[in-house]
Amino acid sequence: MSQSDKKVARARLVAGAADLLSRKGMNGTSIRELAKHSRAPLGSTYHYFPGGKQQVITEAIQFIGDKVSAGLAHSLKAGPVSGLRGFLAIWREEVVRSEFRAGCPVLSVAVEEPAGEDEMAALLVANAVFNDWMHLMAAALREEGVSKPQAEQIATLVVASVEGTIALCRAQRSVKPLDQVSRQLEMLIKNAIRKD
Amino acid sequence: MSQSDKKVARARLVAGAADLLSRKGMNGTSIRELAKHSRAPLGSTYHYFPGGKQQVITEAIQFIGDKVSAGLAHSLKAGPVSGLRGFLAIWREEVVRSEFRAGCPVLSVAVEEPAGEDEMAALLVANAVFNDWMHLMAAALREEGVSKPQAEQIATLVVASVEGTIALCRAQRSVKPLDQVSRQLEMLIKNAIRKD
DNA sequence: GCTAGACTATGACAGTCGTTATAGCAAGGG
DNA sequence: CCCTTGCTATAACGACTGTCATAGTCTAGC
Repeated sequence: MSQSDKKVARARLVAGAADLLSRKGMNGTSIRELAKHSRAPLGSTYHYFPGGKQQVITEAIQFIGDKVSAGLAHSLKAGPVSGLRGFLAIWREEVVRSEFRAGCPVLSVAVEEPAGEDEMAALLVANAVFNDWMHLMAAALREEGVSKPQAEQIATLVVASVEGTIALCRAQRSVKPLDQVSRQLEMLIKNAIRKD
Repeated sequence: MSQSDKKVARARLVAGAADLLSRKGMNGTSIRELAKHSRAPLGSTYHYFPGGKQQVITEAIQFIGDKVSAGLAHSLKAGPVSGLRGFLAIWREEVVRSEFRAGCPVLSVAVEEPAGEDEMAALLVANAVFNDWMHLMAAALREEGVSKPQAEQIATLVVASVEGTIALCRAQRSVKPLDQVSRQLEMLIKNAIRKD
């Protein structure tokens, strides 16, 4: 076993945690199931993550947050509307690929109460991820001449509505909400930019 | 013990389930804790709800759905903007009152995977609740002359973004997102109505 | 080849979970 | 008065949870 295999095993656990999290939420995801799902021994989980469950979850949130941030930043280089489309496309694909079984792992953590100091850590990271996405979008809007308060409000609306829409799609077992919200958000952004 | 007390005990269980659900989600809510929280004996839970956990949860979702629908319908009588404000006020109060510990119980169910046929029932009810809210808002918009597709898109955006914003507020431990989204949604609705 | 250290396999711990069964209680109708 | 009926108290069931300890295996560097 090469050294890279070890890191691969660890990374598989983080990615697997994000996947499980997006489907079953925090309390619904067990370490044993995560190990099985990631084809890793149960003991290895506590070897790689001495902080236990909360560490795995925290890293998984951070992992997905960074991944989506990268994709969002990339599509934002062609402007806010392109960024919105990229952002929506990421989640649309995730929802469709999982047949409406997976949502956003960050949201799934944000809706469960932090029991102790440790679970609070996961919530703080989730908050940081949301803020990261919002700041990326807000900055792109500002570059188009949108005022600071306007840009912040729109960025918040975009992130919040996308998160909510993903949940709606799961309940409805349809991507229709995502497409409807997409239209409205696109119009709203175009309007905000036009009168710069 | 009068007969009304019995019904009160049952109703307290449903309301307690909604409360626990909004804080800890579906998997995080146990029947034992629900009984304790509702000051009811554990045995009574299965007496009143022979369908077990899923029945309690399903009824709790329905209960909160109807309650919010009533409030929404009431404020919608003064127009879509008033309806939006009422809708937001309901959730804003809930978030503040719980010190950012409670969210929307319907959302908390919508983000957890239905394990079997029984948990699917709760998801179906959650979907019905969301649809109910959307239809109420869409109908009010149509009465103001907004076209059907526009009205549906805006109604979806409103429900989705409010759900997402509640989660954002919990993560951020602040009502700022709710206020920001409020401004944007209000402007959007006013714009849609003006050009009727 | 051998030893130090990283990883794995196994099993156990103390809880909690949903759910059920059974025995006991109070009250209302005959 | 009894006795049926609706509710409660208590205990238990098997399965699962997060976590840890220990013994074993494997590999990288000397």
